[in-house]
Amino acid sequence: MRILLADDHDLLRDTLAAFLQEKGGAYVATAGTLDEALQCAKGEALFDLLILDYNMPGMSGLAGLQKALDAKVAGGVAIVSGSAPSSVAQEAIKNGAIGFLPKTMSANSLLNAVRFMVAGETYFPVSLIAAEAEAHPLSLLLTGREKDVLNGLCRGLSNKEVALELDLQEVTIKLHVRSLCKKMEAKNRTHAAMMAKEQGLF
Amino acid sequence: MRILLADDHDLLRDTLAAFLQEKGGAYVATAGTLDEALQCAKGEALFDLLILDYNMPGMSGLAGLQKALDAKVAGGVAIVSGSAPSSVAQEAIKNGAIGFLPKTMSANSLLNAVRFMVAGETYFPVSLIAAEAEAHPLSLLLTGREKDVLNGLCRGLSNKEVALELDLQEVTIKLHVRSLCKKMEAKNRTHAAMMAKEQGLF
DNA sequence: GGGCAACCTATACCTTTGGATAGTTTTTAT
DNA sequence: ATAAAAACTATCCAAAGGTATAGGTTGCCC
Repeated sequence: MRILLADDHDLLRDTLAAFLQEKGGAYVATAGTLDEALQCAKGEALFDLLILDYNMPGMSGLAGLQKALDAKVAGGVAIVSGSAPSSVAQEAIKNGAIGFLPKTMSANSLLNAVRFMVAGETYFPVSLIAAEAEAHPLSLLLTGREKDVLNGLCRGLSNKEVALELDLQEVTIKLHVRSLCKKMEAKNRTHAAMMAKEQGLF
Repeated sequence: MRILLADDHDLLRDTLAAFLQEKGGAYVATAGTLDEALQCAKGEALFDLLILDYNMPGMSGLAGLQKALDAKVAGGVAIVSGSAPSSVAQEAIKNGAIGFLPKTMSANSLLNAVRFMVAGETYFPVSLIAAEAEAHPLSLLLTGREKDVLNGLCRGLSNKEVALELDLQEVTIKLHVRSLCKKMEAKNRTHAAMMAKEQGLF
């Protein structure tokens, strides 16, 4: 197995690389940024797997994933993240990643997942599928429109601006703000926005 | 060296434990929560060092640190975190921790830091002191009072409530809100609160 | 077709914020 | 000692937000 591991957390990168080498018998190259990873791969033979940290210099969300896929430096690209919501995991798979690795998984599970992916399969953690339902109670609590409005609040927009964006009347936005605040038990728009942010929504 | 490592990220915990064992020749016990760690230490001889993840079930900020210190299960307690602002690191040291380990440090550096702490010294990463200046521009940009007020905004409080809490007049709060919004280039209180949250302040 | 929930609009009223201007006191730095 | 920055208070006005009440449309399930 030839693996290229890119993560800006040196500690995790070093220890994980050592683990994959010793317990997995893999050859592991490492990088601290996306560009460094792509650069490092140039002089090398094709890697079996490229593991990218979702939060890393150069990634800027899933744009970095696309960049890595275009560079064709590995048989497949997997995203690893400790904090990204499951929606990101799904998007990653949709955009061509062959796996998503939450940092909460055990080292042995990860090794198994890596072997699975190197064998040509796509790995998606069951934990995220199960968590999906209750991960963001807000997703279930709020109606579609309310989530649209809440999104606006999270960007600090005024009711008028949200109305313009959604092509609605300002009064309607007020209505939605009120009802979403009630549902979330928030004191006001600011409170609601903070709660949404805390829950990783948007 | 006898080390007790508590982190809910199984992946980091496993790999780091293996690293400290193999490269550092340490005996390492591990736990996934604070309570588990304290429990696990009961049947054991005194540890040289207890490493606690700042974001971990049971920690609830630095309250968990105090709990661990009171339990006297190790010669010293160190906090490890990947995201906590440097203010937390400073508070941790003030509250009795003998070290703060950012997850961005390399595995070898960490091993050195661990040895340093086991030898009875207190470790504080230079990177945080250097980064302090630009890590949270807000910390320098805003005055003390403005940060107090911003804190209130982040909890969704009204000007009146903040005034009550800080024992000031409502007009004064308005003044601070306006000036902090200007400095942060935020459109309004909600926007300012979101920006603060995004930068990990509070 | 009736019932229901989400969604949209409207009117009216009051509260909260935002913004400007002005002045005092305290703290900090040179 | 003096200047500068931070902090607090005050008034005034306009804009935005929060609350209540009422009614209309659409789409869906039974």
